[in-house]
Order: sequence, then structure tokens, then C-alpha cells
Amino acid sequence: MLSYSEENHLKAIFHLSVNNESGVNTNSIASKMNSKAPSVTEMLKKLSEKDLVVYKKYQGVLLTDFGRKTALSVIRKHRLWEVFLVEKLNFKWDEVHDIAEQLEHIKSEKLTNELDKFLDYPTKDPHGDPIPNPAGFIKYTAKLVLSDLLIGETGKFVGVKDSSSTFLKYLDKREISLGSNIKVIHKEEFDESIHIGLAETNLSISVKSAANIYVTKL
Amino acid sequence: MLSYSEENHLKAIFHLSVNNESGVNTNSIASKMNSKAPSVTEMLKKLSEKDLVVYKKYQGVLLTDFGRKTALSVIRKHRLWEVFLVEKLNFKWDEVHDIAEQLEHIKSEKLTNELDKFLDYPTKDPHGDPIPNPAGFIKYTAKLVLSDLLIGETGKFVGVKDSSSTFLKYLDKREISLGSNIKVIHKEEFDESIHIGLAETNLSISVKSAANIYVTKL
DNA sequence: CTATATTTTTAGGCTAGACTAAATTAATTT
DNA sequence: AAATTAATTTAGTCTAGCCTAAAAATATAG
Repeated sequence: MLSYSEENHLKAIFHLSVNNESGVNTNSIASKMNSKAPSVTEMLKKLSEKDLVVYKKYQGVLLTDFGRKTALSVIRKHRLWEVFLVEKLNFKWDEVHDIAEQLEHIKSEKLTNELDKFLDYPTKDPHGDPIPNPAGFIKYTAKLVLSDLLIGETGKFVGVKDSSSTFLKYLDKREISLGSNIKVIHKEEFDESIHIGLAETNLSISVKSAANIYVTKL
Repeated sequence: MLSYSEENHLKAIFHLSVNNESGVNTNSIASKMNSKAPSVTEMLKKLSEKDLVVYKKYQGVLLTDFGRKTALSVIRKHRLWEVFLVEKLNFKWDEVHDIAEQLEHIKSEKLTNELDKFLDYPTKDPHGDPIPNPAGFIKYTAKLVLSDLLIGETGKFVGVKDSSSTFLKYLDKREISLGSNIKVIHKEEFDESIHIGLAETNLSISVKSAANIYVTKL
């Protein structure tokens, strides 16, 4: 039985492992966990004992298959609960993260699988992130970002990179919501800001924002 | 922000306070918590610091109004989650306790209240126990037990005193379920066992079982 | 009303998980 | 390639929550 802290470290390592085949740094884990490097080192030793990670002093850390599966089970729960909160309990997509951080640690396989069924086997969470299946398989889709589109192209808004509450509220205010079609009308040379067309309105957003918006080309 | 352990101690004290106006014993709390007396003493000091209980050395402990409200908020969450598990996720009433013990500590008032709304404001949990309202008000109903009924009387099964999984399974096997009408047909003098009539069948149960079955007289 | 038994508290120890400060290893610069 | 900088680990400390054993207070019995 893993502790919350162990599960959270596994999750952090999992997220940092993406595009990082060579081993995850102690410091990057600490910063993701809002803790300090010595706490991480200690935890890595423990996770290594339990065969959840492969850890060699000063060499960074990687998940074992077992560790990866465990991390994905936590992520699965997190994302299922997010769907539950938005679909069933009227939460907005910017309100669900902190609660899901708590719910993801509830231990009951039956609960997770019944929840999955109750929600009709969703494949994505409210931010567009894929939900791992019970076996720990996760279906990644190639990630294109709004700022990658050329002038004249249209993309469907399928997810956000940074799902901080402030960014999500920013999108809500501008009525840019998951599933909308977004057309790139013009790119400003001066500041690289992008003029976009939505169903009803046109507006201008910064590159920084555009780089946070995942789209699929239409 | 209270810890799980603090919340669990408050809950234990609350349950032990019923029919115990004069103060709850350290040992009884320890036994309910599966811990030892010194751990309880330490916790009582802390809860007292936080004005959740009134505690005087060697004199037992009682909840303050604030402590009582806090305990009821945890109990409210516990029971709402139990309803959710049974009504929405196909759990049996004997399977929900351990999971609700985890879910009851999730911190989000909005979550609790939205869940309440989603479940259509239930007043009882799957074992017939009343669900406190958001203000911490709990509506007790006078508790009559099947073994209190006289021969010829019929009661409606509204709850169980001991909700251990073994007892609940015992009831399921005999198809005695919440809401059933139960008629007392005969009481055996020898062993005080009770012959009862259900919708379809008649059967005989022990006094011990009958004393665990709450009914309202019809 | 003393003596014994029971209950509760104190004293001191342990583990998990965090931390700071210091030491060590690795990486980078010149 | 040595020196400096950065990253990581070790050493030692702290708190929460638990424990056992011993001491103290209360309750019970003769």
C-alpha cells in the first residue's frame, strides 16, 4: 500500500519522464512537488527499494514498468474524478484540479472501475488529457499547438498544455472552450500575436497563450 | 485544516457521546480507534487546544459545539458518499463502509453540497442512518428494534444497529432488505428466537439479530 | 477508610516525511 | 585540465502520530 507522498512522487516522475528518456533530475521533481531536493532523494531511495523506480545516485531516476503502471493508475483516477466533477456535479474545468488531487488517492479498484462505467468510459478529461485504461495503457495523440498553425488554417481546440486556473478562466472569459473551432486569421509580425476567428467573434491572443492551446488540424 | 486522525477522533467521540452526557472515556475512544490510550490522551490535548473538545485530565471528554459540527460534517460526507456508492455505482450496502471512510476526508464544501444535490438530498444512508444537513443538524428518529415488537405486530425495516459486513450479508442472504415489512409471528420461549413473516417467506431469527434490526411500527 | 484494582497520564522511543546546512559529486568555464 | 559553479546527497533536526512501560489519579472492595 503506497502513501500519498509516494504516489505523488511517482506521478511527478511520470510527468517529467515525458521527453526525458535519460532520467529525471532530483531538483525538477522537488520543484514539481513543492518540496526540497533532500526530501526527494530520500523518497527515491524508498521507491527504489520497492522496485517502483530505477535510481542510481547522481544519475537521475526512471520509473520501472511497475512504477509506471502505478503512476498511471493514479492519473487514471485523477482524470476520471475530474470528468465526474464536471459532468455530474456542475464544476467548471478550472475548479476540479485540487479536488481530484485528493480523490486520486482513494484506494478501491472497484470504485475506479464502477466510476469509469458510470461516466460511460470517457477517453479524455475536461482539459483534453487522455485517460489511461485499467491496464495502464494511455493513448497519446500527436500534439499540435495553436501557434503551430499557419494563416488560414483551422484547428479544433482539444486540450490545454498549462491547465492552471488562471489560464482556464482566461479562456472561459473569451469563450474559447474545448471543442471550438479556431481559425488563424492573421499573425502580427511585431509581437507574434495571433488574430483568430471563433464561431461568433474574432479576437487577438498572445503567442504564449496560443502555445498553450492544443488543436487538431481540420 | 484538520488531519485525518483529528477528524477520526472527533467522529469517535461523537458516536460515543450518544447516551453519554457525562464525558467519554479515553479507553473507549482508543478501542473505537483501534489505538492505545496514550495516543488518545495526546490527541485530546491537541483537540482541546483547537477548541474542538472540552477536556479535563482524568475527567473524560466532550465535544464543543464547534467540535460537534465538525464531526457531523465528516459524518455527513461519509453517509452521502455511501448513498452515492450504492445508488450510482452499484455497490452493495455491505461494501461501502471502508471506501466512505476514505472519501469522508475529502475537503471541499462545494463538492459535498453538489453531491448532496446530485443525489437529490437523501435523508438516510444505505443502512438507514440519518444524514446531517449542511448546518450540522441531524434528525434522529426514535429507535425501535425488531425484538421490541410484540407478537402480531408488523414493523418496517429502516436500519441496522451493527452495520458490520457479516451482519449485512446475513440479511441479504435471507432477503431481509431495508424497507421490507416484517411481521412477528411467534416468539420461542426456550431461546427467545423470533419467527417472522416477510412478503414471500417465513423464517426464524435469533434475538441477537432481531436486536440489530431497527423498525418503525406499522 | 484503607487497600487493591482500574483507568489515565507521563515519559521516552519510533517512523514517515519534511526541512537546513554541510559535504560530495558532476558539469561547466576559462 | 584546473577551477569554479551547480546539482545532489549526507548529516542531523523537527513534527505528527503512533507505541510501551512506568507513574499517578480515580474507582472499587473489603
